[in-house]
Amino acid sequence: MSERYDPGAIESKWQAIWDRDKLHSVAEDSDLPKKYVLEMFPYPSGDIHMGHVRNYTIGDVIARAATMQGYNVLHPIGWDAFGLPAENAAIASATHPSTWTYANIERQKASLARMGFSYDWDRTVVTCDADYYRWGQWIFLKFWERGLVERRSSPVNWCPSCATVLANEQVIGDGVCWRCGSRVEKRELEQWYFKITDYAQELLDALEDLPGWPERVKTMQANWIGRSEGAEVLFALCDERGEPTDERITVFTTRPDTLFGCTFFLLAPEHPLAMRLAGGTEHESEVRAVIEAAARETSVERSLGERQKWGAFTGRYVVNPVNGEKVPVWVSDYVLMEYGTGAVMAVPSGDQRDFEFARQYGLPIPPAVIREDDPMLEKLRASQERVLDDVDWECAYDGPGVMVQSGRFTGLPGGKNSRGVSEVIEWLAERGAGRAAVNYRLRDWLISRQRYWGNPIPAIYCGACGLVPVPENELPVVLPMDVDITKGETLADHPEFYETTCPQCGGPARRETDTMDTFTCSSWYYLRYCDARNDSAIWDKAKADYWMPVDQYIGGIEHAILHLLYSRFFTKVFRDIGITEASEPFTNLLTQGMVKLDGHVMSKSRGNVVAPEDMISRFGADTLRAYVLFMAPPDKDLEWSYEGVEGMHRFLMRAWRLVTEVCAEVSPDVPPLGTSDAGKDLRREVHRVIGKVTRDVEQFGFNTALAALMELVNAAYDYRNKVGPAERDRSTQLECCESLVLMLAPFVPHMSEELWSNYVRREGSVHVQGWPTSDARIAAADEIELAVQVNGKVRGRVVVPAGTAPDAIESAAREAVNDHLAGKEIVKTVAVPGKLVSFVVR
RNA sequence: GCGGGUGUGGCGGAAUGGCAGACGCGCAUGGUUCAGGUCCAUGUGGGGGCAACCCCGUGAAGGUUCAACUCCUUUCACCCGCACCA
Repeated sequence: MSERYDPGAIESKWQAIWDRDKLHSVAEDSDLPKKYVLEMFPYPSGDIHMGHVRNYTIGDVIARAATMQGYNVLHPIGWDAFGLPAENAAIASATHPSTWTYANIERQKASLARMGFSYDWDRTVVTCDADYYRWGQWIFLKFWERGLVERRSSPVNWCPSCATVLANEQVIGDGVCWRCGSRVEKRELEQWYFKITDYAQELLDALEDLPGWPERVKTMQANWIGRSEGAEVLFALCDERGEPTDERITVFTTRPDTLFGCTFFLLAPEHPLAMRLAGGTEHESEVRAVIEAAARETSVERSLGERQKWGAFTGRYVVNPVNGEKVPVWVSDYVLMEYGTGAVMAVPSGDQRDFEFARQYGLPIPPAVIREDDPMLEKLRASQERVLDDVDWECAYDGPGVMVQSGRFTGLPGGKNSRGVSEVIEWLAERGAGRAAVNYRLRDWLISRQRYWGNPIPAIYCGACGLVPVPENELPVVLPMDVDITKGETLADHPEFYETTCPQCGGPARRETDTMDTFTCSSWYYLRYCDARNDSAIWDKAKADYWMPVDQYIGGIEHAILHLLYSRFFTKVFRDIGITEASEPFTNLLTQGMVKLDGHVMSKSRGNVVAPEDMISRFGADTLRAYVLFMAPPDKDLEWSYEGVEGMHRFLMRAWRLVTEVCAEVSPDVPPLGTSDAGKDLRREVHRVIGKVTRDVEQFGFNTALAALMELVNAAYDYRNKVGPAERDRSTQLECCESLVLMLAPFVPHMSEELWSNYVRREGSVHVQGWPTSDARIAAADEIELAVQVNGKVRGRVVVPAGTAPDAIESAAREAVNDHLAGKEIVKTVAVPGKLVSFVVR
């Protein structure tokens, strides 16, 4: 009677019906509590891969389960469609980036539909559509109004292969381009920046308000922001004759308590002062050599491993404000222009790098902060002379200790965040020679790109007025389609694009021809989903406030800094502009693990990919979905196994057969619900599994939830093997099948729908049913098995009726381990209700 | 160097401090089948014993506890992020 499980037929049938009925469209007018479930949107770089399948399946289970549990669920999808891969593909295949991009979007859309994901397709956004990117330009203008946009010249990361600049966050690993892996070079260029550093402190502090984020991601962001507390100290520059001038050079230090140990002063090779000081002197050639060598090297090579430090004396001195000492100014390649002020005070006794430099060039190493138990302490106390060097020192000491040879501060505790630090700062501040300061590693976000396939920056250069924003009512600045990327063209090759008039004075002007970093497009798409079709505003605030923040975000760990930091920044600016109430975009974050084959991440270049489409064709989308959920917890890497896929397919067929057989059995003279022992056992198992699966889904334990469903199917077969067809309790079996199908629904939506609609209930969609509830009274066992331990080892077990008095349990337990108690004295008895009884004997 | 994470059978993986190895894969035996596959049943951490049972076992070494994969200390290996950051 029952039909074979045929995923191919079932899946396409239900996909068409769900689509026709708009089963997954949502509105903001529900009485139900909202839940916004979001997966990171794909880049349309070809077919979807297993990483997408895993990411979107996890999100789909969360979204579908939430719907059944009574939430109004927003679950949208879109495409992150601007970017270099489209240009590269266009060059390779002699097409236009838009042709390639939209074709891929259609292919991916079809694959996602085949997977049966519950998206509200009416909200789809594609970032290269003008009705999306115009709002990206609008955001740019708003940022500009708020002083968060800057155009300035500074050393930037240049990818020679991509022929564009990159943000700091896009330089990864050993200093390579995040996208193509080429070595990144340093260039001095004028570029557009978003001033994310204005939000550095809040981006750091607010991490504490994100308990739903993995610790790992928060730590990575905190490290990236890299807050250091310390002081700015002003050193007076001396003239050629060594006489102090009014010019001050500022350094940042975390250790002002070591100022008395400063014996030289360092400038980064890029520091403008370097050549100014040494130029035209006997030191010029040596200083120039250091500067030129540093310029030849990439910043990567400069920071690689243990390398010899190299420097040159400029011939000039600066005055140490705490003791008036003149210390020589050197230029060295271990000082970075991009951190702090590009100038540092060197304390060789307290900093290993300075120590090495001092040893190399024979500069003095006077102790400033030493260990309290350092034998040198006594010697220094006794000595009237300043100890300038101690040959015993093997390396610098940067731990906590006591300040020595430090004038009025001598004897104070020193070290990071010590009293010595705060007292020195206070002293400096009183004399205008310094102040407390905080320094961040985070740099401003360089957002301009010298590429065609991106969102045009809405700015105009006017000879008379300077930089002028494109007026809001002239948006969008449309990206022209007639640019021939195969000839290496960019917007700068198209006068009809860039020739314009100044919005302010009406004179001839030139449009900006750079486009924005694609990460600007992906930093606000989750807000646009809230009101995706709005053509008069970026979104309706009420709608955004209804859905935001995203309750559950799911995506790869590779975005731990880039996308997630930028999105947090955007959301905070939006809040300050007043277009959202949300302060953080993503309340809970799940970073899913990678899908690997033979221990390696699947990749086209490695040639170890398993195509989702093949798997769908062979086993069906439901099998693939359940498989990727079952093989590992969502945040762990998943090792692909073809046998594992087959195993999951077997389970689905087994579940299918169970439900169809049970529903086909017609025996009206069935005993009432769960009266036989076997029937009671099955019913108990049903309710135990409901409880287990409910908890597991809540905690994203999809692998254990599926395991519990397997146990339920196994239990149902056990029952049917034990009880003859005539005696089988049809009500209990139906309750079992109904619960099973309801719980399977988020995992294997097509099969569940087919079983629900054509076998179990024959009415309504399974996906709009309520989630089953576990009845604790039914789930409770009437008999409990307890382990009995003697001195911590299990020596026996007892079965007692539920509710047996503790005394009776204990004596039964004693009986069960009689042999082990013989001749011994029971010193202690520990009873854990429902678990075990433990005797301690002597 | 700093920060984060992971170590459990042949494999993927389970275990609010309470019977380690759920569930699945693989494997073995038997059944169904003309046969292969499918499917069904049973077994499956290591060692010892005819056996009821006993000993060992969660990277390593200590500790706390009646009881430790789980908590504490030390340590090893691997993975990830940052890094001449002053």
